[in-house]
Amino acid sequence: MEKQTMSCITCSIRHCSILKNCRHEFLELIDQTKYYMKFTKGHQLIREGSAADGVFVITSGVVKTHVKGYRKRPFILHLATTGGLLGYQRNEQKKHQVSATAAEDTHVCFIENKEFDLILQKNVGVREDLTREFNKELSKIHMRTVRLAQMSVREKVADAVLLISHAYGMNNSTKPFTVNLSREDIGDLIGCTKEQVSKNFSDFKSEKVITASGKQLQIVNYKKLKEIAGV
Amino acid sequence: MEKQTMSCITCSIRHCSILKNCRHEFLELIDQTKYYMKFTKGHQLIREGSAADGVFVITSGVVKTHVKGYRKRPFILHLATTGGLLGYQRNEQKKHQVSATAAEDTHVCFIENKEFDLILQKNVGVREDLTREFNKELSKIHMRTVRLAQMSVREKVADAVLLISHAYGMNNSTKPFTVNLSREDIGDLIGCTKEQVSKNFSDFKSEKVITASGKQLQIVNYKKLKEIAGV
DNA sequence: CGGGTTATTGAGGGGCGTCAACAACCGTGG
DNA sequence: CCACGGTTGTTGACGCCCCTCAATAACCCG
Repeated sequence: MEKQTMSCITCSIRHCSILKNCRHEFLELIDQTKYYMKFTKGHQLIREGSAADGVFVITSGVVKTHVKGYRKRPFILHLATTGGLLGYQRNEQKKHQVSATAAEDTHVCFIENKEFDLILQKNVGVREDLTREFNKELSKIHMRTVRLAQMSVREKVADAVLLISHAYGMNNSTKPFTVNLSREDIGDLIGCTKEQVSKNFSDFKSEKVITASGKQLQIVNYKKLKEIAGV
Repeated sequence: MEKQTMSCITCSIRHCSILKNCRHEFLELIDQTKYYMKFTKGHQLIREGSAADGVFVITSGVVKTHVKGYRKRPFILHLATTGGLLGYQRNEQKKHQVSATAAEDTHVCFIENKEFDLILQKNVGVREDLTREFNKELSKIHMRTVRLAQMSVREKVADAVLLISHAYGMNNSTKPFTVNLSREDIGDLIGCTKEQVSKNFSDFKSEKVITASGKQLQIVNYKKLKEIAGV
């Protein structure tokens, strides 16, 4: 954990983060008080049930947000990435509701509650953006819920591959990319077993939709993959 | 659709609605501008994709919120009830994201955007409550997502029965109550077929957990039902 | 190189979706 | 009042999907 040297004002992700409409003077406040932190993959940023002292803004990397699910089995709710806000979802006792773990090496800025609350109070724009953000997130999780409830495992695996490719910034690129998610992680993303993920990956390979070996994943045929996922 | 005669200030649900922290002067504004409406069961209050002109506060009844899901199959996201807010979830184009249909005869107050936005702007308390509300809703849908993704159909049916009994205000009461939801609706609540709902109801009956005939539903053994649902 | 984790593949069986037949219930009109 | 057609609920047969378990292979780290 170290103080950030770079300024918020010149930060490359400023315009895709929750602070895009933050007034200049408050960005300077954050500059002075924030912590710039690095988490190597596998490290947990947030633990479900712990006290929420502030929020994280992801400047680079991929973070999986997850909860202890049914019969203690983990479930991955979301893959957050550059510009994403973590740790704002809390219960009445100001405890985190959702865990967050770095899926890739990740850089974040940590803003303490005191400053973040002040900004929300004094910046209508940021507040509105946050509400919009909640609205969007609600819609997304709704759609995800429906898909999880209604689709077959094959369809869900295809969906997960698309979700992952999106989180890893491959917009429809057919280039191979490295994913540090185990088959079990992918299963926990859709509520199925690691074996089913493996089997469906094999199927997709023989159908020439993807190639995959080890951590390398490549989507060869987006059109077909989307067809399988019913998108 | 008719003007409300009763005042917001003396409204019985005022303290359990989103307006519990609304300042007096603004309640009077709503009083003058709101519409009091009645919807008989089966009638649709909100249609997914339509323009969002305002919000609804449920004063009595039960409303199912639903979306067109995977391959056009409906999915019921939530059973909203007295005090609930409907229609605030919108996309960038101010279109409703979620449909709402009365599951029972329902009374609502309709507040137009202009007034509701003004209240949000001028009442810190209401704004904070709304954020809290979003937070809570997000948590709830997260938990629901996990359960839908990880549980078996038997478990999900048990869960649905508990969800319904909660929506119908039976807190752990073993009295019979009338539910105007078809078996198919219940299936759409958890993403399974009506036949599976029927079969599991039969199982629960022979296990002496519930009794059900027609629209009448009765939870005989909450403890066992909760065990089945893994709560 | 070896031990531990992770991935792949197969066998087996049960859960659940599909289809179909039938029963029960409903509002309508004779 | 019954008759009736339409909707909804119940139950069973059937077959596939997917979970579980297990064996083997591939990978990764010291």
